[in-house]
Amino acid sequence: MPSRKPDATIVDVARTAGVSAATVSRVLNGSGPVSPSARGRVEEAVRRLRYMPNASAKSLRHLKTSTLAVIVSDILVSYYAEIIKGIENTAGALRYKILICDAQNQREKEADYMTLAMDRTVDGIILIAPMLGDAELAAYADRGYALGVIGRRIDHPAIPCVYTDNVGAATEAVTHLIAQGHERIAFLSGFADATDSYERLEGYMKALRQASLPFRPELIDSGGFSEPGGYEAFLRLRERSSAFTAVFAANDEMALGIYRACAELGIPIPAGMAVVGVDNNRVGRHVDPALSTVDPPKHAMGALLAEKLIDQLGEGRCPGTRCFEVGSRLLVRGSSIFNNK
Amino acid sequence: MPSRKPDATIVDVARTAGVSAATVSRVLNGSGPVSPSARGRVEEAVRRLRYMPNASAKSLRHLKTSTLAVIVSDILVSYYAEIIKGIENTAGALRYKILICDAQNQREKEADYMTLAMDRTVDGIILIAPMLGDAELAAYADRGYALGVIGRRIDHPAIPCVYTDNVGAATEAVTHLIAQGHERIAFLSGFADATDSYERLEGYMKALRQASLPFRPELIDSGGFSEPGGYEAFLRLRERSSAFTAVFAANDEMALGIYRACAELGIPIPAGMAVVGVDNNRVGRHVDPALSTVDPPKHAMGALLAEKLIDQLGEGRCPGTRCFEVGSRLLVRGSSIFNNK
DNA sequence: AAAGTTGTTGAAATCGATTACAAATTGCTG
DNA sequence: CAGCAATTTGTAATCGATTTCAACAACTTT
Repeated sequence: MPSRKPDATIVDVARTAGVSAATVSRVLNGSGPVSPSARGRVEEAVRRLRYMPNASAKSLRHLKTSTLAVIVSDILVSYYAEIIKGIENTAGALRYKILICDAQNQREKEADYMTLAMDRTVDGIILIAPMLGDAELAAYADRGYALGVIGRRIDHPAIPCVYTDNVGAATEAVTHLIAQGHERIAFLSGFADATDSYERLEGYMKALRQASLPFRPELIDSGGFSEPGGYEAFLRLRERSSAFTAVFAANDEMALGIYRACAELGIPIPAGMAVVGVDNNRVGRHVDPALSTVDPPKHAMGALLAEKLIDQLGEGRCPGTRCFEVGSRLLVRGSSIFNNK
Repeated sequence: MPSRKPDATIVDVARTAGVSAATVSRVLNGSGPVSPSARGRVEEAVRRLRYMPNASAKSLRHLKTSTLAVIVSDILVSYYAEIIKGIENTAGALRYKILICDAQNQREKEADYMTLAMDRTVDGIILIAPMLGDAELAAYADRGYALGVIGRRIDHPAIPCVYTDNVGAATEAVTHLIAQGHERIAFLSGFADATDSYERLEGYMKALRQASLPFRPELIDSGGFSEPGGYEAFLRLRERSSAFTAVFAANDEMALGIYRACAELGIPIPAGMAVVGVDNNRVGRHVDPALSTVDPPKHAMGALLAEKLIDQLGEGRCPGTRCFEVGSRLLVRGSSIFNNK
């Protein structure tokens, strides 16, 4: 027995309905006048044969695939997964499909996936927190490929981007800790060279300056954005100085590492140590005490960029505003407020 | 200025190299003899024009797209995301792309995505823990569409499937708790009607029977596979009976809900309450104490099914074994062992 | 020098759907 | 009933790459 019977084509439908392929196409797309009688017979034939137009043929004819690629460094990171959900929702509503590409934290893989635009597998590419540099991305855009970036600002007239106000958010978080009476506040960066880390550090310093508090370099360390990294960085911090009473961590995963370290050292949160993270990770809401955190509008960021990029595909060029800096809310929860018993 | 210069086509390359399109194709695919001189000129032209064959045209010609769709009920569930990673790795190695579809827990969306096979956007579909019933899936397969299922057994000669030995794994987990001296062990199911929940309950009962322990219905509750659900279910259980000393939760999220409830009630884990979950969620390794859990080979499950389905696409029918029941390891960690301090 | 190899090459058909254009049909007016 | 307009329909070209087949060139062999 053969593998499968081939699908019905538009010619099969035409033959069954006793008309030409052109008429079938007109019925299906409403692209021209068709007599009621012919329309009826075509519709009947389509039903009988369960006909669906071949997507590859449509793509070839229109020179567009109605598909976007989304390149992400690790699909397991829930922060990215939520952005993807936002993209998927909007893209789906606009009849676009999305091809997900997990670059597994390898810059080379990320670059490989760019070929999806070049061989026209996709109409455009969305990069989430790309590893490729600005110059490389600009080069792709200059060659006429549509791409958009989530997570950092890009200054290229054809590349729409959406990113968060890291400085402002960090300033708000640290100012909140200061308002709670903390004067020695540690900062846990992710990777020392990541834009996100850098900007959050900037916000941290800005908040200290505004409150006329001194900047103490011994209260700064890095935890690689991971839970174990946060755990170890906290232990290092404590070794250097036991005088601080609060920590602002550049993401929630590291903040959870701090929770574990505090549990082991018998330091109560928030009484002995206040903690604030960034990301609004799902887990943070359910630990005890609940983790205060900066909540970036992940879903909205994905949705916004998808809409922009798809618009651009239609218009031929990037319409209206191209760069969007979105604000984040500070969610104050149990890990940073004193007044709970 | 226009949107973008159109890509070079095979005809452009042919003209530039002073040969016919057929020769260009032969050079690119090694599908026929080409003189060294012609080959050289073609390669040069390809480089100069940065030519890449149009994917849609290739798909149309070969009547295959080298793309699989993966339909999942929620991409945020890390359990599913890890399976997807396994699929992506294997598929990528076999030169297949994957289209990710998030059905958002809606059965109707899941059914909608099946059209991707019918309009030949994809060559085959992988469903992870599908909501669609066996009969519906069988109907698609009967109509000649290639599909595979991860998460439950399907008895259809053309549908490969990979699933875990839920009964065995649950039996092992509960037997482990019994070995630790527990006699009254609660069970938290996910949804009462989910296959996974049902089979894990079966394993729970089997372990009790083997140890000649009585089955107590008041020690059974459901938490909808979520953290808050687990939290609330635990509180309900405690209200009904405070005599149990251990809980086996049908997944780690619910187990984390139990952690929170125990923290609030001042019950120490594992001394006052032993906990074992299922999934080997990333978070479980970092909570205190670390969560004992059943670890299904998520990555391998995805990889295995992807390979099977792609094989089937080549062969025309499902070759060799079609159903794979994979075993899970029990990871014993701090939440279920007494001997720590 | 005629016949037969071997090795290269291009013209044309094909995949399935869309669309510009021309042809055919119908209805209406003078 | 001739002539024109309006409506409906089909033919053929097109999108870009692949592949069959026949043609051609450059040889060797007799």
